[in-house]
Amino acid sequence: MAYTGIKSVYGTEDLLPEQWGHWRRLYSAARRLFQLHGYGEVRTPVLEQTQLFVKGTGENTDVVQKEMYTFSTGAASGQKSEESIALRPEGTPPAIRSYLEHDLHKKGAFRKFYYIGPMFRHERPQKARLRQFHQLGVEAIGAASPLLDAETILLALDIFRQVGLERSVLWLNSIGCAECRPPFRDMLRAALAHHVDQLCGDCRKRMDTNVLRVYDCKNEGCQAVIQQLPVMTDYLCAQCAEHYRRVKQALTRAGVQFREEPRLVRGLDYYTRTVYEIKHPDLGARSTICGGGRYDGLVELLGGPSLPCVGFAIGAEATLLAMESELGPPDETAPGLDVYVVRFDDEAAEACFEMVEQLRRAGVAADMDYEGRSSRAQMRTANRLGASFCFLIGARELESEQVLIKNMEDGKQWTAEWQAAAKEIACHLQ
RNA sequence: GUGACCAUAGCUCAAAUGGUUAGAGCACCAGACUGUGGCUCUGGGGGUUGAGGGUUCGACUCCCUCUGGUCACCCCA
Repeated sequence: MAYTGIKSVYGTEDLLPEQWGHWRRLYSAARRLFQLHGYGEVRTPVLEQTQLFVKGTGENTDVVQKEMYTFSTGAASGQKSEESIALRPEGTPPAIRSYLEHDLHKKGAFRKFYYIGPMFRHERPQKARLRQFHQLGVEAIGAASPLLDAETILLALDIFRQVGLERSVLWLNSIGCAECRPPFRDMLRAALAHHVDQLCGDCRKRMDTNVLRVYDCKNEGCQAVIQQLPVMTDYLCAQCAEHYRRVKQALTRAGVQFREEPRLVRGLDYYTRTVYEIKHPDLGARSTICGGGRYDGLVELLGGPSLPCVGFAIGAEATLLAMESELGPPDETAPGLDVYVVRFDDEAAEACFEMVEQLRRAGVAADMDYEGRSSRAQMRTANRLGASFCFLIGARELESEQVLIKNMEDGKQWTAEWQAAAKEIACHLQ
């Protein structure tokens, strides 16, 4: 409370060294599994041209209309032409852009990408939703096989299982394609028109902007209407229906439990056919820890050839909350110290410094006191840092050119020759 | 963008319907153990009660404004 200086920006947060436990676990499990499934990492800039998201994410989505951080280069940076730049609100358009910009479709169309990094959306922060948040995502570009949809789903579920989440559940749906969805949408709109008076204001707007989202409304009056409404899966074209059937079949064969949720829709414009969410029951209002699906029109929309595409994004912050709920708080692991070098007398400071360097050169994680604290205090620090050994150095050791070594676990002590001490302990630690 | 709620030590929380010097646990520091950690005991530092104003003899407590934050809505990972 005392701190009145400059604070972190609203909706952003720091991650301190002692808070990394679950993050590390999630990131390393994800990287291992991405690699195991044949996905290669693509790192794209945090900054993109605003147009990329206007076209890719969708001009009439809330993400683009009211949540995107944009600014204009120009006078300030002394450029001749101004361009509008955005902090990326999601990872899919940049990944596709990168794919196209490097002409990867000409080097054999099919590619599997993954990305990990911060995303930005200007909205009011709340649980599991920050203005700077982090996503881990994949994009499989260039194949329409339903088996590929299944692969991404299995991959996401694998990651959650690997990090210890056992209660996550998969919701699955198909929202059709450019052929079968528009007629269905019209039909839905017509059906809703009979019940306008029972709908909330939001839903009346949705009728014009994005009818399918009416399904998502939490208003009770709307829900009563919604339950009577027809459902996309009953009106899929033959190809989409077959595709959906094969996705489900592949999942079932893989032993995956899922919940068919015909009223599951997605907020971004580019989705086609398969859509899915993985939810965690402990999270409350925003329980989705992974959202994904197929977007067969996106590559073309961004100026590339007509290539189908499927992928997902895992929300890191939400997943971390789920992990805390299922696994408890992360271990506050110290940075793994092998040896703490303790100084008995001030005259030994330089010698201690030398020894620390010797240890580090021998590959031993070593540290010492720089605050001029008492030997007792240094020992306490060694203990708190979890050092396996202490090197104790004072006037006597300087005199005899030896080092007193203490095993911090059993308390046993012995002396070693100054020159050999670092190597001796390096062997000990192996 | 809309709404509700919260703000006391580094952390988690106390302080009866307004009443004297705002407390405790943990953490931190030190001593007991003058060249040795953990356990124990003893002591210590640390607060303009988020900021500003108001009501009152008297405000952590009531009222207003501001700031910061939390949760929910819209939307979304």
